[in-house]
Amino acid sequence: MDRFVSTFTNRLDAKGRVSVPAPFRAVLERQSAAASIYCYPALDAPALDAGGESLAVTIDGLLAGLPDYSDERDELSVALYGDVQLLGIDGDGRVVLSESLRAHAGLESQVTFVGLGQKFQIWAPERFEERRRVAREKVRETRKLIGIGQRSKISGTGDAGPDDAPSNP
Amino acid sequence: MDRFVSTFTNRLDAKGRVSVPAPFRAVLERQSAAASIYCYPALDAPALDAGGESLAVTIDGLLAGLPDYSDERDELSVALYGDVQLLGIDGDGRVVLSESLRAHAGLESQVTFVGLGQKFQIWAPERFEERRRVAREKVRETRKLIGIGQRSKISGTGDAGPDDAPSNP
DNA sequence: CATTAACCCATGCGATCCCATGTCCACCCA
DNA sequence: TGGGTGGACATGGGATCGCATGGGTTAATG
Repeated sequence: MDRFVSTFTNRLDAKGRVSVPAPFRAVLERQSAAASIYCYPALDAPALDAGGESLAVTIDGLLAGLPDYSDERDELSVALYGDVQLLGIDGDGRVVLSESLRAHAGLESQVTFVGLGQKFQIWAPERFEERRRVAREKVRETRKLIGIGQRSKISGTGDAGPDDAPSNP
Repeated sequence: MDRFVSTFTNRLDAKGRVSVPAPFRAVLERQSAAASIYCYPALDAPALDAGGESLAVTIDGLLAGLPDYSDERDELSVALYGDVQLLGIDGDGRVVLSESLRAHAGLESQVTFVGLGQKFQIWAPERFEERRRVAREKVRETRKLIGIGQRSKISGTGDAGPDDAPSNP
């Protein structure tokens, strides 16, 4: 599939290296032979946004909508491209997260990769857990509006089961 | 007949593997040659929602309506893509259910596949039985209300009467 | 010369593949 | 009609491969 799906938690070693989940790597490689990752601090969350070629293209597309040499375009360019780092994937499928990136996301010994379709995010596991809770709650609220989950009107057993911890699938 | 229908109960082995019912497999294969299952914890039931390519397309469609880089989109993405796991079907028609998925649905030694048309669900047999029992009862109750005229429990004792009470905690 | 980044190798665990067994059902043939 | 036979499917176990991870060695950098 050409989308980033699912979440994976990997270990960040003493050198600042972390393995990119193999399924994500596969997606990246399909986008471009020289698989590398465009990575930048998320604008409004303690996390990192990341993606491959297609993400860069999307950003280009956003900017293309604005007139050349406009203030908006300049600002947006800086906001989107200014902090981007191009991370190279080594022979073992790992990347090095720079100090500044680690700081923004508050990464310690473990990092969680979260698939978001066209891009993915990198979180500290604890922080992501909170984020996930909020996101799920929001979906429960909006679900009726968009009509996914077509839950029968007959309520289930009522128990929602134990909420899973952030870990590898 | 590209629909998931009927229910099947199969065994979950020590490795976390379970055979996908052959009829379901057939539907999946018709949707995409590389038959794999998109699976995620149901939002309000101790069960797993699952489907094939067409389910993924549905998700894409939902997100396509939202602008790039909007908060709504990010939130939905997390809940929809982040929780989804892509299960590969092996040569023998089996999938591996990860620990987190098993936990959410409370799966032990057996799992029940429940066809729901476009998608299907995976339940622990006892829990599904319970859900089905409640469903039947609700229907019966509704019939009574319609047929006899409301036999309300708003009466003084607050007791539900001779009928066995729904075991919903 | 010290420090950091890129490369290579080793290892253990889990996932994936492959084969073997058992069971049920449809079909065939005497 | 009844016994035999083959196929589809579920299931169990062993073998193998890939992936994540840790450590060490060499090449760039200031």
